[in-house]
Amino acid sequence: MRIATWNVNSLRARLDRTLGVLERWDLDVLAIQETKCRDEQFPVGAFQEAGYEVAHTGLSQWNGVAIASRVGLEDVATSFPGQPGFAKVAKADDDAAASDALLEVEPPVEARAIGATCGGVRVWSLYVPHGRALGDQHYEYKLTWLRNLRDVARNWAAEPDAQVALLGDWNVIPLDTDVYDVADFAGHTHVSQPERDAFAAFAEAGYTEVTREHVPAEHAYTYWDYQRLAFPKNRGLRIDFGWTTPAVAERVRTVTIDREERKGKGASDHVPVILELAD
DNA sequence: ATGCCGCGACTCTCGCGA
Repeated sequence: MRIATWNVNSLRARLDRTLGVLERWDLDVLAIQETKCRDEQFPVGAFQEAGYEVAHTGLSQWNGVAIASRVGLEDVATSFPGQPGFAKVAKADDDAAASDALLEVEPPVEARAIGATCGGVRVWSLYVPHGRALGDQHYEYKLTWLRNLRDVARNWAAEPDAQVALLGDWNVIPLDTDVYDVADFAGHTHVSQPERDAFAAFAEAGYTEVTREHVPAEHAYTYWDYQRLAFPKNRGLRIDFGWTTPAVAERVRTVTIDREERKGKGASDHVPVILELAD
């Protein structure tokens, strides 16, 4: 079985490239992030014509995650238990906005996680919050989001033979060698110790990050910014990963970062990461 | 060539992203 994860940065703008990736890699399952569309805008028909079932959650032009599968798509969950929501909290000196915020009991849960059972594997497509800036409300949201996911993922891994794969855009740079120049990120998100700790905590929950296990090379990037010729200069980041339970990890034969997909007109800023699993 | 940011929308500018 071949499973991949890819942040497409707008599915509608990259539908042809997405269908091309499915065909080129002969994928059984694709976990998609940043579809940037609502459910009713999702091009379901194009996936069906290609032989895939699809599950999607998208609430607005932001976020949006999906799973496409040709090996079954069962027990779809459009969020994980305990997934926190996000809404900017108004400053105390803004009376009108502050009273509005008080009326909002629970901030809305964003479309950043979808799970489905595909060919016996519980697959999650995850788009971890960016964080925006150290100390920002969004940064605290990011840490809570990761902690809550880790807590529930520990339960999913309780059965010794549980087959769970947490795939996606983690928005964390775990190692200094996962970025072209870590000094450029000093004081910014993605490299802070709390973020790195929150990422590494999945190991304590019984998971293995299989993409590094199979692609241990330094500076093996999965993302290059659109700006400042980042790709031609190979100034990238490694932020797309797959944490799996042992029963999945032992099945992984190869992992490939599809660097070619970043080339040419109309590329996403992320590239697919493909996992080949033994039957 | 891999080339100077791209996408979506309450579009003619802004929010968001890493």
